[in-house]
Amino acid sequence: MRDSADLKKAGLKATLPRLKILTILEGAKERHMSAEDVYKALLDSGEEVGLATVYRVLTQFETAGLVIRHNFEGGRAVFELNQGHHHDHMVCVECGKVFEFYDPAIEARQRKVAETNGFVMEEHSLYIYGTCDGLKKSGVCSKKTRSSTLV
Amino acid sequence: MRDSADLKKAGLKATLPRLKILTILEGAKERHMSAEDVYKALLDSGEEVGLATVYRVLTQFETAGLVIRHNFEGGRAVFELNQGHHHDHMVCVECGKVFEFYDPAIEARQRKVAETNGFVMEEHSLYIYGTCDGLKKSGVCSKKTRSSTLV
DNA sequence: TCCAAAATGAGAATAGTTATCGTTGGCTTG
DNA sequence: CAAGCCAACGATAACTATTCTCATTTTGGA
Repeated sequence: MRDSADLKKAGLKATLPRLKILTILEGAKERHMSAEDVYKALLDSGEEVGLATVYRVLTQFETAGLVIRHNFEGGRAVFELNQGHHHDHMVCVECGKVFEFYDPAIEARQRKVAETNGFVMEEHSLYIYGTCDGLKKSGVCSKKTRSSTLV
Repeated sequence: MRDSADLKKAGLKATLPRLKILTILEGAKERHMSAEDVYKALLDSGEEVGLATVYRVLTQFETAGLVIRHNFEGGRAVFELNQGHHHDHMVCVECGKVFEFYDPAIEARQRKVAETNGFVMEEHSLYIYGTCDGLKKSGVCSKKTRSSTLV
C-alpha cells in the first residue's frame, strides 16, 4: 500500500490529488488504465480532480518510477503501477484484456542482442497481440466488440 | 522494385498518388517514415499529394500487407516497406535511428509463451530502446538532441 | 471515347495530450 | 499559530496526429 511517504520519497509533495490517483491505481480491477480511465474512476468515486492534473500526475509518477507507461496499438497510453518486477504483455484484440508474463530466456536474448550490436539498452517493450481463445473458454475473455476496448 | 502490378495484386487501383508514395518509401534513406515524413518528401520532390491522401494510402498499404506500421514511444506512427522477412527493432533514443534484428530464439519463445497461455498470437512487437554508443563510435549515431528525432 | 465507381485534395472535425494562467493549498519560517 | 512563498491545481485554450466530409477529378472498363 502506497502513501504520502512514497510520494515524498519520489520528491513529490503529498497533495490530495496525487494521493487520490495513487489510491485509484491501487484499487482498480484493471491494472492497466488510460488517463481517461483514471479520471472517470475519480469522478465515479466522487472526487474532484481535473483531467489536466491526471495527465500531469501520471507523467510525474512515471518519471518518479511509480508507474509504467505503455503505448499499445491504437495510440492511447495506458499506465500501471510499477510493482518492481519487470514483465511483458499479451493483449487480447477481442476483449482488450491485458495479460502479463515473464520469460527469462527472452530477457536474456534481448540483452544479448543489444550487447552484440553495441547498443546500451535502457528499456524494452514486448507486446503480443492475439486472442485469448483458451482463456475465453474459462470465461476470462468477455468478447466485447473488437478494438472497442483495446487501446 | 514495386510498381502498379503490386498495387493491383493488392486490390488497389494504380493511381498516381499511390505510385508516388510507393516510390518515396523505396527511395528513402530512412526505412522508417511517419506520414508527415512521407508527405514532406513528396513536397520536396515537387509532387502534389494531399496529407489526407498520404494517411489514407498508408493505411491501405498496411491493410494490403505492403507496409508495416509501428507505434514507437511518442505516439507517432511510423511505416516501413514490408520486405517479407519479419524482424524486431532497436530504437536509439539519442539520435532516433532505428536498427533491425531477428532472433530465432526470441521468436520461438514468444510462440511458446502464447501457446502455453492458450493465446492465439496474431502479431507481436518488440522494441528495444537505448543508445547506440558502440555504433556511434563508428559514426552511425549523429547525436541529435534527444527525443527530437525519436518518434 | 464515355461513364460509373473509386480516389483525391482541402479543410473541418476528432481524440488524446500538453501548455497557459489565475487561484488554491502545503509547508516552512517567524 | 499566523504569514507568505512557491509548487500544484483546475479550467480551458492550444496543439499534434489522424480521420472524416464532400465536391471535384481519375481510373479502367465498355
